[in-house]
Amino acid sequence: MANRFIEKLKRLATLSDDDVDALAVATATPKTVAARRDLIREGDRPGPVFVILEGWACRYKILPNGTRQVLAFMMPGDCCDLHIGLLAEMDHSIQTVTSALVATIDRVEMDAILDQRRAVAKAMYMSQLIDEGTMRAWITSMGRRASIERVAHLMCELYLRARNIGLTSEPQFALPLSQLLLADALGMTPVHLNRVLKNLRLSGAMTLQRGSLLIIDPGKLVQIAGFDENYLHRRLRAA
Amino acid sequence: MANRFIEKLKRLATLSDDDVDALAVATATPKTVAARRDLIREGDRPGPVFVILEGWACRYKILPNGTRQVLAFMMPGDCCDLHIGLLAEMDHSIQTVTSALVATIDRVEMDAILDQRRAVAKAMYMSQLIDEGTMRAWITSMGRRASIERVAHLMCELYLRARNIGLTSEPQFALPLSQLLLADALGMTPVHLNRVLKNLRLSGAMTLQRGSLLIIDPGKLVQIAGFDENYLHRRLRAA
DNA sequence: CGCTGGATTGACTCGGATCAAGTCGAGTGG
DNA sequence: CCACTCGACTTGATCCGAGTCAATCCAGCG
Repeated sequence: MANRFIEKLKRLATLSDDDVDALAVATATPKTVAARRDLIREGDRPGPVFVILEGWACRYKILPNGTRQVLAFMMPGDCCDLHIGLLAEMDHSIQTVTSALVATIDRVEMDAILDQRRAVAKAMYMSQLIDEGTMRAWITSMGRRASIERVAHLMCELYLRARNIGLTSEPQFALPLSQLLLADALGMTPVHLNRVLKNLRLSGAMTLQRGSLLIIDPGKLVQIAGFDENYLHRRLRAA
Repeated sequence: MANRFIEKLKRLATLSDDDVDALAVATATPKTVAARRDLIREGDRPGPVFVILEGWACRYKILPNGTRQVLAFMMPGDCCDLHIGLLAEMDHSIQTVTSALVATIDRVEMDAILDQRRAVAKAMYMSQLIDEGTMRAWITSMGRRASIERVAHLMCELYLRARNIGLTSEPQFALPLSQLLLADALGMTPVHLNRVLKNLRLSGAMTLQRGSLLIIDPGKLVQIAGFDENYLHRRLRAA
């Protein structure tokens, strides 16, 4: 199977064969990690950059009162901050959601790649900018969108991201996220999320069942969400 | 007056005299911008990197229904994304809050600095990582903190950031943010924010009046907020 | 087959939004 | 110097979306 990280970067910049080779070498020895394993925890000293090649992961924080906030979902091809090694300690944790194939790129190798391979560096920086845009979209959702809008918005985002990387081309795709996890990402209770999902099902926009998202009426879902995909930056800047 | 951008970067990495000179040249011709002026709008093609030398600004998004979500506050020394020029269009807007002194660094010059001045690049990347950590803290606040906790948390953050850059050393400092602006940042209504501020005043933790934040009982404020400053990454990584 | 963890539903409560009046303070101009 | 205005702040009354608590329900599985 193709390396999803490389595929993703190729979509963001024109990479030479050498660039691709270098990336292939850097991610040549990924490890399989079981579901629900922390890759790194808040407070840990950052180590290598993590790259998710297969499976799902999430960033999260635990609050003093024990509640959890999921900060981002990582799907195949996603990686964590490039310069993470500059910081003294992590301000959040990263955990696998499903079992996953995870490559690591140590700091020295990462710096060398960013230094010597301009096209790769460009693609990686774009990827990071898109992740930041996604965080801003999440802040906006949490702050100003009603719960049904928030849920619809996240589903639009996940669907588009999955489609971008070729995880699906159907209106249906595998979304192995429990309602509990989604609730922690959306800042609501699992009970309420369940009711919202029911509403979305009844409205004929989408259904999320048994780990599979089926978008029935894309127009309606987008309209409910007030979704504008510009923050995913799929249109690239002309050269 | 010292250049607050340079001062900030010096706190994040050891800069040579040459580095400082280069930064001074890059920010040598700042412009004064009146309060409430957009520096750039969502949908615009990104231009140069903005650096706030004096005054306050904010990032924000406007939703389809007309409401506004403030995404971040920028204070003296802060700048926007280094690689912003890679994207085709902005996913948010940036506006001055007060009248401000704003320098711009064009893309070519920025790339040259990042390329040739490793220490400066390091400091800038750290600064960007801290901004990302701040976004994650905001997501966490919006998702999982009650309104009084959220307000207290933001006040802790702004106070610490202001203190970091020497805007204040007193428990009191100038915070020229209207309740309306703060409400848009905190994802609540101005009416409710007003009541929360009253509660905080009555509880003896802090008062925010006439553009000035006075922290009366720091311990109590931190306790209300459940504030953990680790995300501001003030402890730097040992070399 | 019973166990277990997620999903679902109902009843009730409450935090924060909404709607609607003021109040206060800094300018502005007569 | 005072009336006028305008924007920001404050307060009260009421409503509703989402949380809480507590039962099930259900599918996968040892």
